[in-house]
Amino acid sequence: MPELPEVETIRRDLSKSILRHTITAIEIRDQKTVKNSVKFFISELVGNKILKIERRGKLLMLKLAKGGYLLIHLKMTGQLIYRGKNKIVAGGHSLNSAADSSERFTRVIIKFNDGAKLFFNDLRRFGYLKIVDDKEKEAVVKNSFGIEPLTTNFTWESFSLLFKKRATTIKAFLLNQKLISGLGNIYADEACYCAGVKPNRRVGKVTLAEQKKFFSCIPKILNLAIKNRGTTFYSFVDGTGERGSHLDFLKVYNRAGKKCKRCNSIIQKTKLAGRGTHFCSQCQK
DNA sequence: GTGTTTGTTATCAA
DNA sequence: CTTGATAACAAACA
Repeated sequence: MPELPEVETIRRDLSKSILRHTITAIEIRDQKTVKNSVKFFISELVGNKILKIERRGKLLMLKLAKGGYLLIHLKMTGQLIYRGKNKIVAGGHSLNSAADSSERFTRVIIKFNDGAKLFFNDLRRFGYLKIVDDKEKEAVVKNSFGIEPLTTNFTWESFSLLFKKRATTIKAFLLNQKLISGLGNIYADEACYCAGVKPNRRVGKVTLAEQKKFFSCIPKILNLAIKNRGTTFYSFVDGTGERGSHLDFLKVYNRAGKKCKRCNSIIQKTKLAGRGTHFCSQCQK
């Protein structure tokens, strides 16, 4: 599940490898993955260059030299793996070996003039690539995303406003990209643990002290996960095909039935907002 | 065959 | 009008 830290890890990796390299060819193995017509997609990209890679929430936005952006969303199982000239493996999706040589789930390959390739792999085919013009990119950014954590827009003033007059659960609140962008199922659960708040609590009933905890916990959790190059739980690998190391640092996600690292009580698991939800009933109130 | 995994959106309900 | 809750999608695995 690539969430903000995983997508940011990929953004930083690819920013070191693919910028300003001329694209020479596009191989589309799964048409459904590309949200433009094949003809348009290929003609826009071939001969073009990627100038920089931006990110909003979990969405990557690759700025093209000839104008417009290539938007890439990994959804649940997408991977973006760069391979230089001498490395021919695409990187796979195997649970045990994130970087094995299987190309079974490769959907699109972007080829560069130096022989390097960028593989877009996606087991479940939820992810997509879409070329948009500058205007549409701005519209997507404006309409789809709320406050971006880890930026100067994430202020107490803007964040605390979100808690006003809301009836939903704190879990659904944290997952809502239009309010705060970038948290997914893993980091929403982790944020609740860090703040000491049960995920099923109503947003409107979260105390001011707890709101402040969330305000400090969210950046703290995301920054640590980025430092550890993301959580590889199912299929995430970074821009070079390597696994992230943050899984062992998680306090509640994927720890149902295990002991809480702080108080030793058993981590509980329920379903909330349609998602698996993990918490410690002792540490979270 | 059944239940599980989740990011996002469509759809329906209040 | 707003907001919320839920189903649906996709594919593989235990």
